[in-house]
Amino acid sequence: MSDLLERLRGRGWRLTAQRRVVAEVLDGDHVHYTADEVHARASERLPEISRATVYNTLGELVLLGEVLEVSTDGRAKRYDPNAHHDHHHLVCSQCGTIRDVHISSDPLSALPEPERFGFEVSEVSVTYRGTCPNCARA
Amino acid sequence: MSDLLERLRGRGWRLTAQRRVVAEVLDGDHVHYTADEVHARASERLPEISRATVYNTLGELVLLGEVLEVSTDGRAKRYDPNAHHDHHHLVCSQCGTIRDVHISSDPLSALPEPERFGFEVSEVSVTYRGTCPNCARA
DNA sequence: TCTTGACTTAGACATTGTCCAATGTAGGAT
DNA sequence: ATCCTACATTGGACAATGTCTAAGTCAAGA
Repeated sequence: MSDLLERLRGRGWRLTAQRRVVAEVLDGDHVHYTADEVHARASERLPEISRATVYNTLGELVLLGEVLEVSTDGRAKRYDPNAHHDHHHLVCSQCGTIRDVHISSDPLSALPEPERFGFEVSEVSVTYRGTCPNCARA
Repeated sequence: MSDLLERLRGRGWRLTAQRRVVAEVLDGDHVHYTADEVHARASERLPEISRATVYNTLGELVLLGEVLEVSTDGRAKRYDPNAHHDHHHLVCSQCGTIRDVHISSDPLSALPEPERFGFEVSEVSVTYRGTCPNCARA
């Protein structure tokens, strides 16, 4: 069993076939799926799983902090299982694909004190947009 | 007439009552409205304006680079008339307030070539999240 | 094994945005 | 000033994404 499922069970999650399948789909890759993509992939293993359950489960995983919700420009939200590592995102403007990337400097230090307007800044996210190799070819 | 309308006319925009009203709504305030909010405000001055026209006009303004589309976490997109100054956003996690901020280094240079995965990167946005002075006091 | 409350389901509904064919009109041409 | 016509607008259907509910199902503790 994956670390993810292990942790969830440790938190008293009732472990159903549906939740297991959703967690397994997420646990796999560096590319992030939309809720419907997760549903499609989950359905391959568990054909009768419903959309509502996928949405519910994703929402719970986000609340538990096991998964990050990444929303880009009015498109469907995507779910990033890599919540425990500090990273940023590279988004294809055309197809919406998202990859995790790691950057070489801390963007927090680029925000001078007078530009903080008294905010207590706790988090920063950097989103790079462009065209992925796939869309560039087309 | 506002600078905005002036520029648009200079670009050969056909100046209709509807477009004028949409531009005026955007130009007037420092709050960033959703498309429906723009529509509601435009309707006060021009009751028969349609939703489609508001969406069309906003889309054109974005394409022309006169207005920025800001999408916040799966909710309706908001339109930011301050498109001519390169800036990023400082968001209060509690009340949702958004401020424009200017940063001191180019985050593009922080993304090494091997982390670009063949993407042609064209744009980068940085979002700082934290607590605004107002919410911190409460 | 039994019970129970949490989980799942199907589908209706909500929100936001897009598309289209029919109609109207801004602004150049006459 | 009036006419043309390409461009703009309209309303409503449609699409994509997400939320909610009532009824049925099941995991797991007693």
